[in-house]
Amino acid sequence: MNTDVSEILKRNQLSVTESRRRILDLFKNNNGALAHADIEKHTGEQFDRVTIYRTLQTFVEKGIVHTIPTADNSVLYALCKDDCEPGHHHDNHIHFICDQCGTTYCLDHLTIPQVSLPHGFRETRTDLVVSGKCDKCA
Amino acid sequence: MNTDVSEILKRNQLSVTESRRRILDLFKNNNGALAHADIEKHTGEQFDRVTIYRTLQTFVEKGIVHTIPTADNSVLYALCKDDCEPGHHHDNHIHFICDQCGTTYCLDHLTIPQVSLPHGFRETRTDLVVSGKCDKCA
DNA sequence: GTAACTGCAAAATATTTGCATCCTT
DNA sequence: AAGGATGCAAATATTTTGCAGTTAC
Repeated sequence: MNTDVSEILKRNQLSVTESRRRILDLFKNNNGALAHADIEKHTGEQFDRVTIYRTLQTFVEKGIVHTIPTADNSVLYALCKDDCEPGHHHDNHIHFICDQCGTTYCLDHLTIPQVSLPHGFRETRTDLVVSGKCDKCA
Repeated sequence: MNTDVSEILKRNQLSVTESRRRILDLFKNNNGALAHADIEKHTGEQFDRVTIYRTLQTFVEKGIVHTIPTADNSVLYALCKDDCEPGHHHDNHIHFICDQCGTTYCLDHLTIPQVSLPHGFRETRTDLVVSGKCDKCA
């Protein structure tokens, strides 16, 4: 599992450091999204706040994780699917955010329907975020 | 036009003050979304930053404007359609954000397709945000 | 006149940057 | 050994809160 995580880092030309392994592990063991604060908490404040910012930013740049736009404009991160590349994300799945427990689900199996835009508009990215109550909270 | 705006405020049990009229006017004359900074700029720094925060918050609570989740997690606000009520928004239209010029369009005529969620999940709000280049920038 | 709204000051949060030190390769 | 990554300090930026003065009704 750690190997797994290290692989991902190496594949992206990133040196394998503890913070990166730990944070990436978190995402792996969490089929959902994490906020900066979640990461701080789950790593037991082991890493500097700044390190987490920089790690997340690096991961986003490399296409390892992506941000999720939320209705309350908090910043969430989630693991990318395999077909993401640096600078080019393909996370066309739907995100579900539970208003009650705050958990964010990546609904990988649901794909975002094609949107027919007005003439002249070119799409590069589409986000579909559903809010409500999840099965545990409903 | 000002009457128009005042009407909306009265209908929502808000006293008609200059800041509220000016800010609501901005939205009326701008079929797009505005960020906090846009409002500051367009009102010529006439109003305190805090007043703008509070005005926007009030508008959101009353269902006059709604926030738009964006891929870069900046905070955007746009006018609600008529069928919005306090605490219950129905802005099921698609938003388009131009990466180039930064303009946000409310594509009112396009409605968000129904999403069939996993068993037990209940939807209360859905946001569909498309990013790319608008017709002017493409 | 009273309740609601605004502006100012300041606190609380969140994010970014510079730099010296430490770790990975 | 060299380059990159981290931690700390501090600079910025963003948002919230308290309170006194002002305005709308």
